[in-house]
Amino acid sequence: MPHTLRQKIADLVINGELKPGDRLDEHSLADRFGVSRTPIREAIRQLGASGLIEIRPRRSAVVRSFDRAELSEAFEAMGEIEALCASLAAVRMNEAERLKLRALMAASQDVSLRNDRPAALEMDFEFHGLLHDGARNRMLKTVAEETRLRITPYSAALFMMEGYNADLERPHQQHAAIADAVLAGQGKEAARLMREHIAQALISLQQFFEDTQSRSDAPKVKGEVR
Amino acid sequence: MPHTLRQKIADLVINGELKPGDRLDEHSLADRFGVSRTPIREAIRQLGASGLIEIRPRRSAVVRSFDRAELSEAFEAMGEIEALCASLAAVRMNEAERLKLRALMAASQDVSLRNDRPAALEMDFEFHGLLHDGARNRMLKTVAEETRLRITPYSAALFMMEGYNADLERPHQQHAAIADAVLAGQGKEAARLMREHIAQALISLQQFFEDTQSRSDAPKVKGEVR
DNA sequence: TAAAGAAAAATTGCATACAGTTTTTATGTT
DNA sequence: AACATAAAAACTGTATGCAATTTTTCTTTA
Repeated sequence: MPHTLRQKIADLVINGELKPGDRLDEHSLADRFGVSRTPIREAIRQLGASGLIEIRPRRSAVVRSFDRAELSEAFEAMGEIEALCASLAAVRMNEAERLKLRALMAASQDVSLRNDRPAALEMDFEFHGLLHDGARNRMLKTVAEETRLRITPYSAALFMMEGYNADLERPHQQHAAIADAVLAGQGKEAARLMREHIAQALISLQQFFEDTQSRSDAPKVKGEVR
Repeated sequence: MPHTLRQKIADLVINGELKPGDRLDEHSLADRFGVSRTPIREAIRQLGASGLIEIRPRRSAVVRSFDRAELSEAFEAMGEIEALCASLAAVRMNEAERLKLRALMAASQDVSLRNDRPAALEMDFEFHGLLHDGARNRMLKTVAEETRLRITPYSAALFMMEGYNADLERPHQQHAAIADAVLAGQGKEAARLMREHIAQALISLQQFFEDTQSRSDAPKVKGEVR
């Protein structure tokens, strides 16, 4: 998989080097990746269309930021989309995929006990990816992944911030319950648990931002949550 | 609303001048819109990211085409997304929006009786747009509109082809039933009717393609349905 | 010291040019 | 006439340059 320029720039956002509100300077990016501004601009436009960054005429593109209301709307939408994936996956996943899911849950338990946050983030990604594939619907998979991509900076924060989401146990248990329902072919129940899981994630995130923002010393990092 | 280049090119697809599988020649488009290739390329990349067209390295971009399976997956996904919009709109629309919906349904009945297909296509667009707004969720609205955009060439065909979807009465009646449920605040029922409505649309579309493709004289227009 | 305005620097938007591929047309062979 | 091959044309990918706009810095004034 030869990392495209588009992916390289997206990675800057995904790994947190660029945060919501940060500007994307075409010249710096061009220097950094050893190309001219032309392909950089094309990549930025693509990321703009996928909603990861915001394009403003005549002004630098910035990493997209969500205010409180938008964040809660995004999570509501994502909750429903992921719930749909889960309910379809419960009925449509094949044996190989079910085996993979079981293996992932075992590995994930291990990781959550060791409190390995980067690994947990990775497994969260894989867990949802398995359900996106298991739903056997390419359009739905595209939609689900785009939605996740858009809120990437926020969901990553959720996993990485020590103290919030104090241990990784609860999200892991939620995943485990969802996996059980999926493997048992109980679509309705899987969907219900998924909605709950995503709703919980939003609450943790809101909690986190409330705490970090109310500290008046914090220099109100631009773009965090407006 | 100063039509952007991106919108101008999208319009070529939406109004049917460019069909699925057709190539987008950068030079011709540049000449046509009186600009250089640079902004054309940027617009094409954006449309590629939104999924209306397909970008192939070193080869011309083409209007995206769906095979049978992809089309049915797209409609399944769209059905669920639209159903979600409808069920939320039933609970969240305000009085002004409900009035607009009632007005639209009256106008739509008129149009369907006169068998005015272009107008019916327009009203279909507005009907779903009202529900997207009524759901009070910007992320969901974005997702719903992107999904609709992707299958635009196919849903437009559905409305325009005489003989198929023989009269406009049935889709109008379906819209009316959905609107009634929404206005009565019955989200579950609105969702159910919406799913049915979209499923019907897929069936009509498949019917249409089956008939047009089985005629062996038809030169197998590239990109229609593979 | 703070605010307002002007000058300088930085940055985006777009046209153009050219190298490298792909596509089309022309040519030759069985 | 059909197929394979070669030459020509067309097209995409990217670098570069310049005009227009935005952002930053510097200067002036209250």
